[in-house]
Amino acid sequence: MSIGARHSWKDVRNHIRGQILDTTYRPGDKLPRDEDIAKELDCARSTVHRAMRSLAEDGMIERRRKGGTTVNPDPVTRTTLKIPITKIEIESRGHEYRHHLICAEQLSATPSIAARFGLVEAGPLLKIRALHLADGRPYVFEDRWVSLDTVPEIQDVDLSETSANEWLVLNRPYSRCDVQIYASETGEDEARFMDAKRGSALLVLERTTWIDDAPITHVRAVHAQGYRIVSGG
Amino acid sequence: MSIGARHSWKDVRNHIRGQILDTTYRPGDKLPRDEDIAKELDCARSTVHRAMRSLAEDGMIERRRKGGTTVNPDPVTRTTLKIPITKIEIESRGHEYRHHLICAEQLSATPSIAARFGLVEAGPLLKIRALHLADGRPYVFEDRWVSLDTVPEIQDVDLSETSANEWLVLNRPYSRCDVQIYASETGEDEARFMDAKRGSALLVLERTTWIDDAPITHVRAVHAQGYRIVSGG
DNA sequence: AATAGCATTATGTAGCTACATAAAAATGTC
DNA sequence: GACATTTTTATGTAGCTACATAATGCTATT
Repeated sequence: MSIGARHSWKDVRNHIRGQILDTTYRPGDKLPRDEDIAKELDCARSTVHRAMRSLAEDGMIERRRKGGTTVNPDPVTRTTLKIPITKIEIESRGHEYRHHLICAEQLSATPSIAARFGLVEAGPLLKIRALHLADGRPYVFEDRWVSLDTVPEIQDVDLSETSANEWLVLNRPYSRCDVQIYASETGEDEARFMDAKRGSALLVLERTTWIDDAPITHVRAVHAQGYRIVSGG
Repeated sequence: MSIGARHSWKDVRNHIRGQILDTTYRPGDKLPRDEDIAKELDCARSTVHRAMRSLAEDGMIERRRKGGTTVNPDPVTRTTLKIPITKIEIESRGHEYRHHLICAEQLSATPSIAARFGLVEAGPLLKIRALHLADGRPYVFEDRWVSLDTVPEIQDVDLSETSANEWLVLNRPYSRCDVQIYASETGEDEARFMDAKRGSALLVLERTTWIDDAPITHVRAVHAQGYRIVSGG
């Protein structure tokens, strides 16, 4: 099935993607080794490799050393969400940003937070509650725990001036980030802080970040009514 | 600032990421050309290129031919969401899947749907309402429009047997997917179909997909109470 | 038959050359 | 000075070699 001059890795990717979509290879099937595909399409193995890596990133195939390449048995839609710093998000929408620190206190970890961090026992934590305001109206209410073992410097930050959100994103790289998204009815706290009537539906975004295996922070960010996460892929 | 034996592209990536995070390079700044970085770190340009591509995919830097590499002026957290086929999601949680077609009828496009598709006027559409059940309980209620210009074959599919969700994901590749996520109070329809009490908070996922510039489908998927999107990245 | 160790092998990475491409910068023309 | 054209240049891709790494599966040993 040699196609003559087939050069670009994108062509190779499209060719293989086409074969998966037209069921030449079905979910769970094993693809030929890169080298054989390269020979068949008359290109270098590195070109096939580049194409394969792209397909793997899209979740269409799975690759394992020695194990070879298989078509992902459960096709999924992958989309990348961009989670901006709240301050920048608000300002880019043309609103005036303000930030209000509700409380910040040092506590020892509860079992539930330790579990979120994947640890049996977590060290001392800074618990922060804060409100982000857009043109003076509540925009996001955040409930945050920061690991003081991993990020001791945050104790020197004036959190009423710079939000923990902003400081952490700018100063603490993470190697892993877990996200959960769900809808929540307005509870007592949210009703109080967010000016929302009880019972209305709010979008909640929970994030936990680690650097290597050390936990950095866990946030529960409750967004104002009508908030939408938008991802253009 | 030569570091001796610095080999892996991951090391190079971490090194540059570190420089961005410790404000050696600030948002908006221009990084040196790949070749100079390679010389400085004593590695090949291809290794720097590999590292740079990874950072660009993470959204940390922006690269332009001839323009060079700049640190992204607005740092964002990127995370990839996996949206599975509902049937597979339910079955992988150990529940029995069932699907119930509520209605499927051919309609002409409303202005709002045409706008979603990015068109002035969309062609004929198939409007589908369906319910996905897990162990007999409502799991997702979907409200879908399918472009019959782009996907005429769907008219021959028995949608009470195979859900449009499943058929489309398996048979229609897309080149672009927009996603919106928000929380919604239970409305009249949802209360009826989802067995949810009015006023409770439900998570809604809206997806629009295109192949090239041709619209495929737009869905509004209302998820049962307590549903969470989970992304482990 | 179970297990530990070793050989095999498919993908992953590092390094190199050469050329393609896009966009900025410099140059020429009116 | 304004605009079109050419040059320059930084990133992008294709191809090659060599070696690294991780699984698999075979083999020897108990």
